[in-house]
Amino acid sequence: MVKSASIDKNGIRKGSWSIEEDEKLRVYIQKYGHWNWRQLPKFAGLSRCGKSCRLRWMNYLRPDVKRGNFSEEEDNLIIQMHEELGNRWSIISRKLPGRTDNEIKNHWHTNLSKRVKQNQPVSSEVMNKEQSSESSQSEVIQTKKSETDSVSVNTPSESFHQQKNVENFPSSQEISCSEFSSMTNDSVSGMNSVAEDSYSSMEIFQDSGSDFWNQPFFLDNNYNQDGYESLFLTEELGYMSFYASNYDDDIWYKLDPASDAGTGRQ
DNA sequence: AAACTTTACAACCGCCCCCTC
DNA sequence: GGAGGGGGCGGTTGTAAAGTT
Repeated sequence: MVKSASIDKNGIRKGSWSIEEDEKLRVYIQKYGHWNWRQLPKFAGLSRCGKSCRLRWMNYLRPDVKRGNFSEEEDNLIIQMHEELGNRWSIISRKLPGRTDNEIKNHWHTNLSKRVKQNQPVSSEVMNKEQSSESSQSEVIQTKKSETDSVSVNTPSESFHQQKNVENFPSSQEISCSEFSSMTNDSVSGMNSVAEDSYSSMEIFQDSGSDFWNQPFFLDNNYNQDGYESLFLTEELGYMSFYASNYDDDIWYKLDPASDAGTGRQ
């Protein structure tokens, strides 16, 4: 079902992902977010191209990805939206929480398109919706626009805060705004459960000798603890230090990993 | 049981858009 | 305004699994 793994002339792995690769990518993104897909595999210790990492995360590893069969309700919604929007899989997927565009696209090609071709009645629910679709045409157009507008993951206020935070880093090692802004909410959602063992998983990384310990990073917002809106990891005097900020006071606090998270305020 | 066909879906590829410089 | 880089999207491919003959 998956493409067999291979290595191209540049030493980049292709094809199916191993459990080890999945774990590396998952742990890395849960700790640091996807700040730059192209650079990410290098720091995560993966011999993959950035695009491949992104795809794997988005379609498979993301904690909120729902797996399993599509419900009748989901099928109906896909069919209805495909009728309205065409092959706009990414927009359709936003109406189906936990479903990826790729999954929906595959499901369409393997199941739903045939069903539609056969002109098989889908369900009374969809028929009713279709009957009322004429009257809601303007609503559909509105929806399209709002969805397009919502494609940008960072809200203006978020971008503003992020930019402000970048300007106020306690370290001279800075990261560009574009890199920062690429940490999307996608990487944030549904990860709180992982945050709890944040420190214990750090030990694993230290053992693996991974090179991303030499770099400063932002942490995903889902690691917020005690109301911190952003976290920042840097190397300071030979030690890894966490800085946190909340949007209200725009001040960076130093966190002490030795004590309970969030209690090491400056 | 073996050979062949179909299905399902993970993954790749190329293009396009947006942002930054 | 244009070039370059990065990310997102949709089309397509490859192949294991399931089904059929």
